[in-house]
Amino acid sequence: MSSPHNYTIDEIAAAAGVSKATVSRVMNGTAVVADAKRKLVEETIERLGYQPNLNARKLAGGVGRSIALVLEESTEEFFLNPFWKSVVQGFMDEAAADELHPVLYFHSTNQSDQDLVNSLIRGNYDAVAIFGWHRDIKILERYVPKNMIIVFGGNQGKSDRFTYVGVDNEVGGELATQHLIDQGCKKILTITGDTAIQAARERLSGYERALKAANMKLQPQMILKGDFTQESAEAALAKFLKKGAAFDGIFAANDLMAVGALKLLQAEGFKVPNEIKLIGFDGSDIARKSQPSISTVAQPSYVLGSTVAKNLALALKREPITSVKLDLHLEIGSTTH
Amino acid sequence: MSSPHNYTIDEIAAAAGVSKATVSRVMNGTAVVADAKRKLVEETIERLGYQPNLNARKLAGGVGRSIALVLEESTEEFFLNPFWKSVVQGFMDEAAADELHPVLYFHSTNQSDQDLVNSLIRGNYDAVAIFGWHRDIKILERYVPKNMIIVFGGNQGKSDRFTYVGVDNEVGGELATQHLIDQGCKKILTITGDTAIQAARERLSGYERALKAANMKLQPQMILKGDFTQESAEAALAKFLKKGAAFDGIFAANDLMAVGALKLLQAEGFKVPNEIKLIGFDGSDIARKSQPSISTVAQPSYVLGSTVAKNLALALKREPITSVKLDLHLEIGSTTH
DNA sequence: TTTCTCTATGAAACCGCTTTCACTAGGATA
DNA sequence: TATCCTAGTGAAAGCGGTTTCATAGAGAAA
Repeated sequence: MSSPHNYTIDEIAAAAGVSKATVSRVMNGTAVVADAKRKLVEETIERLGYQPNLNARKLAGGVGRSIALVLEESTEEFFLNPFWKSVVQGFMDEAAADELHPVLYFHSTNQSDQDLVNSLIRGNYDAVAIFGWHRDIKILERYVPKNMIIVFGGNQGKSDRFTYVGVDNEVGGELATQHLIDQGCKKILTITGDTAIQAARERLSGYERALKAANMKLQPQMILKGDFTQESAEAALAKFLKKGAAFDGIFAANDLMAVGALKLLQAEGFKVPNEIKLIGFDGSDIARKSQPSISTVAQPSYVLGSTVAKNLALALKREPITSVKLDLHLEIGSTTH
Repeated sequence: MSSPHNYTIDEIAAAAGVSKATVSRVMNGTAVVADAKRKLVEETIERLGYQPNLNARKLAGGVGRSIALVLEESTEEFFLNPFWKSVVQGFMDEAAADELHPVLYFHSTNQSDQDLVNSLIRGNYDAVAIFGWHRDIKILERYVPKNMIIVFGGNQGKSDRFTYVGVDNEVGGELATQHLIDQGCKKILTITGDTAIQAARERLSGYERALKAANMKLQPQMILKGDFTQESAEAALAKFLKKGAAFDGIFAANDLMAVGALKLLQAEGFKVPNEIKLIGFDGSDIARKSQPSISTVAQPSYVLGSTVAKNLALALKREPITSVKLDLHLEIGSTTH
């Protein structure tokens, strides 16, 4: 009704009978203000429902509390891959706990990097988390203002500008493959993720390392190329099956592809896990809820999200943060024993 | 490497040998600038990779291009309900086409309204779309600055401040119920959504109107209270089944609840659609992919999202916008014939 | 040629906040 | 009592844009 009036700091100052400097100090706690005046100011702010203008605040060099979770992923993929659900929840919960204002930003791969930098980094957000970034990190180092806070979700190469929160994908790949070996598999396939992505390469290395450690020979034709989608896994495996080569174990580089593989195996009449054992990667709901449930290397996806948010919060408080690798663990379902 | 320098409008002006007023005019096209100078300025901007500071721009009264899609929904629900997927995609696609910078903002129902207003409206976004809002619209009218652009997704009561893009839920409810009647149903149940939400009430009205039009009597015990979740539908229906009352048709106020109902019916040994016919509301993937596929009143969810984004884009260009009701249509699956 | 319009442009005010800097007054120190 | 701190405060200078306003100069009208 009454078109809401936006009070300014000057009006608050006038109403409380102090200078705007004092009001600012009270709001930000940046300097000592006499008790009586502090109370008076706080009361005035409360009474008038004053909300400082964020643009003015940031322009003047103050810090805000808005953060963004950037997903380098199409919305299509985002909804398909249950991994994101936990990440987002972890992120949002932690951000709320730290009284930050988080938003989700989709930066699809066909947008330019400049786009990202422009809309996120120049002005709108005080800190951003980036997940799924697999382009050259130098791009960001070049364009991003030095005071900008960025934390990556997922492993990134060394950078002295940015930190990340990730997992040890190679250890994970090894864990998965070793588990198959332990269960008696002799001829183990792997379906890789998009090898443009570092995580995919690392998981593959883990696979190779486990085979080597077990003195099993590494055969190129046992490495099937997927791209983290269910279809890619089905296609790759179908192609392999046509060759009629023998195998008794599959390590899929994520759960979605494991589901694809499982479906195809069942359709083709293979007995899982009796004839073929199968393990995925992510520890997502779809692995757990699949019939039969799929063994998987569980990523602490919720914790991944929340840790990233926590680090942003710390960084905003000017506390130092460092890169972290979270632990992975096996989650044994019905496809490996 | 070279810590990126953020050029200011002054530096650009100096480099081009013009005043900052001219640079501003070139960027915004707000006044005529001589061709030679315009070219020179554009070139300088390009060459130096200048990006205007958004905070300064907005503070000075300029308009930005950042918009937010606010979901009054927990992230949990968000991922569960496939309706959101299409809405978000439509919104993002259209926003990209209009060169806007969209983000997703979750405003869970346990946050205060002030929170929403503060973080979204004071400064950060130039226009926002709000979906799932079912609190008093007056709250927003009171706090939101008058120049703020808001478009609601889903029907809102009359407001001369805000517009919405919705569907005619009552017609939809009528359509669904009428379809059941056409298929020969005599005793039709409905499972309502959370009646705190206007859409739920309207769909219920549609149900009532269809019965009345067919001279069928309206029985209170045939109206089961759900809250749009799958569990709520199962619970409500289970309770009803215990009574042993006869029925031959169910109109669930959304697809998720229809799925819940279907599962329970199948588990209890009812034949769908032979003994019981079932129809949902939303036209979502889960209805389509369900076994058997569920008949539904299709909401144009993608178009809903894109239309809202389009309206925001128009409003940002100072073009007038009005509320819209999009068309609904029946999508007949295997649960009604 | 002289006067009158415009058109293109720059100077300066302003948006609302933070922060530096200078200053006052009261308490501690000598 | 005279001097020195120190805590508390306000005035004013930015932050980087947009927009108003005044003006110079070119072309049209007289």
